[in-house]
Amino acid sequence: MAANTVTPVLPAPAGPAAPPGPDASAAAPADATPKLGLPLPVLHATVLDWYEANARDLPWRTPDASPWAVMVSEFMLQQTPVKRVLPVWETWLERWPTPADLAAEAPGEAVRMWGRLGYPRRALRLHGAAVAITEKHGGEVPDDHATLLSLPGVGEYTAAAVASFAFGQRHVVLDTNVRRVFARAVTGAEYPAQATTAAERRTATALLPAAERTAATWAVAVMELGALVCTARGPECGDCPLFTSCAWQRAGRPPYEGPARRGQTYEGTDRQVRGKLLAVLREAHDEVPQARLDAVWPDAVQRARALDGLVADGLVEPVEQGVYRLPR
DNA sequence: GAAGCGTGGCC
DNA sequence: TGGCCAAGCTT
Repeated sequence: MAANTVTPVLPAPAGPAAPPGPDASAAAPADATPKLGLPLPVLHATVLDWYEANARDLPWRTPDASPWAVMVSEFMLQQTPVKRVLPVWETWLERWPTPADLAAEAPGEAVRMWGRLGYPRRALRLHGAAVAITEKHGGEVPDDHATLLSLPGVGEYTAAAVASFAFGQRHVVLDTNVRRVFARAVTGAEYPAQATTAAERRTATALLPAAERTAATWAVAVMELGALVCTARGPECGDCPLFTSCAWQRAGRPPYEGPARRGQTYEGTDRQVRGKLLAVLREAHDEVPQARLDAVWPDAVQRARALDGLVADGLVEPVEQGVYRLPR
């Protein structure tokens, strides 16, 4: 299975705290990555071999996964762990195997099927994407980045991911995993900046293999490395194929220094109230009287604000005075 | 560019 | 325990 044609030649292990002096990159061969010090072909082979041996067996990665199946997985995986996505993805594709199947349904059905995955606007956007694909793209998931980007809920990352994973194209796929791997291995920082920077994009572009299919596998392989080994907390550096060349490791794993990363408060927020309101509407299979919604939160002002927000977002539909339902 | 947007698991 | 984090997008 692991057709190892290239034996990675890693640089001699440096001391644990060897500072990457400015001369390190200057002395490196022209095709070596700054600080990482590995020739690109060696870097690629190292990560691709690791991926071949360690990749998870995820259903949207099988050869028979349709572009639509890949797109659904990408929507669901936005800010959501794989483990929680798996069962919903299965039932979703059983019920709506093609974009047209979903497009034929009421948007509220998508919101209901979304269950407790979180960020239910994604369900609405996925439904909207299915409608657009059905009405404007012949029912086929577009295979080019720009068209993908025009779909609701599809941003830079998702467009690149679908083009790469579903169609085998060469794109910079920059998600939180990839950003962290590069921050550590290349830049020597424990965490990337809060927002994606032009420098990160340049790094990712410079490291992308030239060959289309190789680039596509590289993209998913780096993501997988970030998800399984180079994790945000408690990275398993002993299992990392880049251990000896990683800039962060070679610098002695200095702690993160940047501005405090924004925490997500939840308890007592409108977000929590929206979640409780929508849960009632999801579980009811029909219209819901105001009283049932009033029961979920004591603060009437905040409750009304949350409900208004849901209506404004199209997640909830007012039927008549004091009666609500998921959108049809 | 920052803020808002769900939910659950982990250390 | 509770802050932090999880394959982002939109406004």
